[in-house]
Amino acid sequence: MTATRVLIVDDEQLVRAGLRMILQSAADLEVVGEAGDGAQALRAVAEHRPDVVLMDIRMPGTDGLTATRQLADLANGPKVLVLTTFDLDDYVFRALQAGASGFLLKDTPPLELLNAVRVIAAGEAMLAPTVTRRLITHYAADSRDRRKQTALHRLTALTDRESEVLVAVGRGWPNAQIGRELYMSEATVKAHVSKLLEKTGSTNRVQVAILAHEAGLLG
Amino acid sequence: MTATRVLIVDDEQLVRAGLRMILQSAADLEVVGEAGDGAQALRAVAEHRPDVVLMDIRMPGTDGLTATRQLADLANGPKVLVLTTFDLDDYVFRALQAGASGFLLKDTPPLELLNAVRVIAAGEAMLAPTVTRRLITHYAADSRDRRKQTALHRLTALTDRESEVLVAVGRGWPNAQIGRELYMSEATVKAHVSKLLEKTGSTNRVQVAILAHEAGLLG
DNA sequence: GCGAACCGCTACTTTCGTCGGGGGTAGCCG
DNA sequence: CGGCTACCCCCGACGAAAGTAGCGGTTCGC
Repeated sequence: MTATRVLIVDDEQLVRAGLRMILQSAADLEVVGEAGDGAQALRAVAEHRPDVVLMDIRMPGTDGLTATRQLADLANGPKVLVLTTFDLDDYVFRALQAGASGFLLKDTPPLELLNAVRVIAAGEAMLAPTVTRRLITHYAADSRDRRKQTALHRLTALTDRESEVLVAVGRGWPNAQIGRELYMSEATVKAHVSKLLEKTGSTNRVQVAILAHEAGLLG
Repeated sequence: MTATRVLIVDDEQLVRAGLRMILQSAADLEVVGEAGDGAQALRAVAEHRPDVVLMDIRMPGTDGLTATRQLADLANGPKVLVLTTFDLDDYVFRALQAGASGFLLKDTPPLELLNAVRVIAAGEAMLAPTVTRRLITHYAADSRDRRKQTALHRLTALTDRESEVLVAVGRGWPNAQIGRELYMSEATVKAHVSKLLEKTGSTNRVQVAILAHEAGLLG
């Protein structure tokens, strides 16, 4: 499997450097370029053909939302992961409408960011927990609408059984113990863990456990 | 291996119940009794012969420090893990002088508490990170004194290489990648991970990774 | 020089994670 | 209605990764 190509777009040099450091810690991700505003981002995309663009919203010149919209219009364009300091409602909805595949805050833990990039590169969507909660509230009014439900479902959504296994993995339990506690065979536990790996974009249970903790599922 | 027997000493019913819940999640630990003050604790120890006593300091009647001192005087007495809300210097030093094997704050994450109980049952010592830092500061004045250094060393003390591996495990890296990044064979990585398991009282790398995060070693 | 601690390694056992598949339920459609 | 599709939950088997046990080599203080 060849590495996922990532372009970093942010007006602050320091932020770009920090993101680059984080991304470089992952062997399966490659930073192919940086840009300081939306216009530069479009040129950089044409030049470097990234799979994923990490996009800041607030930037001088062409802002991130405009750039995201333009990238979304491209045939075979990159996925866009919006990364911003504030989770204002306005930003979230406009970013998603502009075609972003994900929305994370800048205080997101590094590992979660890496997972988000992987998930998005795989064609799925990824939102920050607070953003997800807001989306749910937003959709709550017409929660009977099945299309919107399933759309939400594809974002994070673990099944009941998967959630139980997630917590158990987060406690550091081995599969055999999880099986005993949840009344299923070890083989089934493994199947659920595999699903969790796939859905979270992780490559092993350690990363899943850490995500569980960062999501506040455990003490 | 037979289960480690634990006695819970705290004047608040709710706290005792919470601790009991946490301890019961571990198959290798067994809560053999509870006590509401120091005097009850002594009687309960005589009756139930616990391996480890979880001891609150502030209690009506006989306080935790006094009880700890009395338990430490017993031949073949239990190890005492002091558990308190405040990490006042005074408490820490007096508790350790009284013969406590460990000192944790009540906001310690459950998993870390479990590890602390295991480590202490094994005859080692375990302090909360903030307490450790204070101890180091305390000893810093005469840091050339080797005896005190090694004494400190036996408490938490990971070697340089182990610390590097710990961080890598905390990132969720597989052993092969850790080996490449740190220039050692995968076999050596495993040896270091085994040492980490032993020193932290964990049974697998997931728990170690979580501890690394809770200790603030990673984002 | 001897013991203690650290680092590194090989060889072996145990646990993980993947692959493929069976059985059940619910919606969709001709 | 049957047949199709899409999940979800469950399982056995097998290669891959993790973890254990044990052994050389080095350094450093006694």
